[in-house]
Amino acid sequence: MRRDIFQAIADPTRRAIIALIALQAMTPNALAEHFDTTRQAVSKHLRILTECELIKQEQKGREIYYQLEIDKMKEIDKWLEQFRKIWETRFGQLDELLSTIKKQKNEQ
Amino acid sequence: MRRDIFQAIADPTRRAIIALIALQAMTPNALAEHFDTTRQAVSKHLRILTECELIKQEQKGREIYYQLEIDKMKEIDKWLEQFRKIWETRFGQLDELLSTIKKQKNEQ
DNA sequence: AATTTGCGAAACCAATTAGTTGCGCATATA
DNA sequence: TATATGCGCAACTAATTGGTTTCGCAAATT
Repeated sequence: MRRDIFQAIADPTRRAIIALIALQAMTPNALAEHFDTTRQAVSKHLRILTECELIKQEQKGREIYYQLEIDKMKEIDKWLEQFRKIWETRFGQLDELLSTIKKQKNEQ
Repeated sequence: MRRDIFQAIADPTRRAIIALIALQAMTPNALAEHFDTTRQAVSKHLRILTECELIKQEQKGREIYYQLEIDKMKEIDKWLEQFRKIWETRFGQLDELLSTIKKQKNEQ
């Protein structure tokens, strides 16, 4: 079973779950109320998110609060790093080009 | 057909393709050589990447060079923004905590 | 003690996925 | 002109996915 963060965030419902519990820990029932789906379906998403360690649970009585493991989100950021370098370079080039144009304009 | 960047980067082969063509434009055959798969399979991945505008193609004779649309990658970065805020805050809190401890230590 | 509530797990289903093989169409090369 | 090569596309297949329903367990409520 392939299970990594990228596959985890591929599903829009899971991204929404992540966004919700990023703000505060929530129970499966509370989460399900936000979507047009059953608690069981949410529960399955939570299992997937748990498996790739994007969230953790805390039992309180018979309720289970799920909360985001924000550190795990950094792995996406880490992957983006290689591309950020590229787009910053390209932006730098554009910046350079613009300043050249400005310079030429001033010299007219 | 659900087709967005998040679903596009969910597949490890596609992430590898993205990483390769980020450095330089490549043809399907050249890409396929990097993986243990057929050109047709790569071609299907390229179609998916094209559909969500993550890559663009440039025909040169009978060869087609695919290159990354780096700007589209920023959408992932944009989504991460909301979480970056959180982890920077938490880091800030940790930073504050550490300086408090240090302060107390100095006062001993 | 009996009932309700919150939950995960299993069995099942339809839809989607990543991959294959086999075309056909162009552009090169002989 | 005949043949090679590079390519996308369509049909097919096996595996995976997101979802449902049903169940059993444990914690709360009556």
